[in-house]
Amino acid sequence: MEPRSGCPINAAVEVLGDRWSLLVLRDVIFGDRRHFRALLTGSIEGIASNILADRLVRLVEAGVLTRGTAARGQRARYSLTEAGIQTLPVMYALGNWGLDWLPGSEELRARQRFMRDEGPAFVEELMDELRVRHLGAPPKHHDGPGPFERLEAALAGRR
Amino acid sequence: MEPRSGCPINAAVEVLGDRWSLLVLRDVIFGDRRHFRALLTGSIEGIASNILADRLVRLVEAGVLTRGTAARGQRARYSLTEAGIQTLPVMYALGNWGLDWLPGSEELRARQRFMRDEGPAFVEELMDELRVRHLGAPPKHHDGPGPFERLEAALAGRR
DNA sequence: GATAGTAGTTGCAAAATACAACCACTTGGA
DNA sequence: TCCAAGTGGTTGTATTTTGCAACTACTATC
Repeated sequence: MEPRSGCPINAAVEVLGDRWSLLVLRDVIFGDRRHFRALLTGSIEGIASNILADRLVRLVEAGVLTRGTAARGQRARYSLTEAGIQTLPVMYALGNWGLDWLPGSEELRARQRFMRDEGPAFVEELMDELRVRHLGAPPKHHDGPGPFERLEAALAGRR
Repeated sequence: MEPRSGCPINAAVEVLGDRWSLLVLRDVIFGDRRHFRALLTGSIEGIASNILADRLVRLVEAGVLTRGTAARGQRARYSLTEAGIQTLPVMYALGNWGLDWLPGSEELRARQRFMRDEGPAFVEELMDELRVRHLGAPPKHHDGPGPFERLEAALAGRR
């Protein structure tokens, strides 16, 4: 897997630029899916099990996820690394672009719209919360509900 | 090409999430390559001609590029649409991520580093300049050199 | 000790990718 | 006028990646 060039955009494309990697990360981040089955059965796009297994291995190799050690047949728990957490701005930019220029279901567009309305500061807040969940960082005590709760509440309120 | 889901991130991944599309756009945007041969021979990653032809067709179909009408054997000129111009924040986020978390050559990393140092306002300036170049928008008369000139000057100064 | 659930692996067909050669047309110069 | 160089691709073939279904090995629960 030697890189095709030293360009940072190409380097990122080589890791994230395929039809599944970013969707797996999306489900880990926004769906809080940490196990193989949760990612497999929760995938709205319907990822195949061998593709999911392959992507998890690659994302671990690339330093985006870590795999909580588990012997064969045992539940392996996947966590984001700091590099994985910092894919959130990429997803934010990509989602905003999709929102503006491509069709989609209103239900699924609502999350992206909420994020954009809240702005980049909200993305930072989400990243802080991911550091608590995945890296064991000490929680920052804000008043009121956390960013993921606010996001869910907004989505629930739409229905 | 029916979408796999209505999620805006998935929609964007279906258009831009492969190993070549974003690199072609990168060369159009930053290398100002507007013709088939320029994109083919200028590609540092070495894209094959049939892949380039396929990606150009898809990007036009997706509404990211337009193809200046040209009969067979004549020079076709590709231009960015507004949707294409607005992929720049995606590239900015992706490039920053690659800069932080992946190896690369210092020469090619310098452009991304300059962009990041200049910040989001610089990205907006680049997008405005792309609207002049590709959409025929009236130029905004700033004093001094435009954003692409400043970028090139910074890169030349490094050598 | 049977059953359900988890975390994958294996086999095979289909699609995408890579590489090289080739084609049709235009432009510029001797 | 004719030839060479350049442009914008297409075609053929080999390799790689993807997608789907079935299957394995282990654990937890009843």
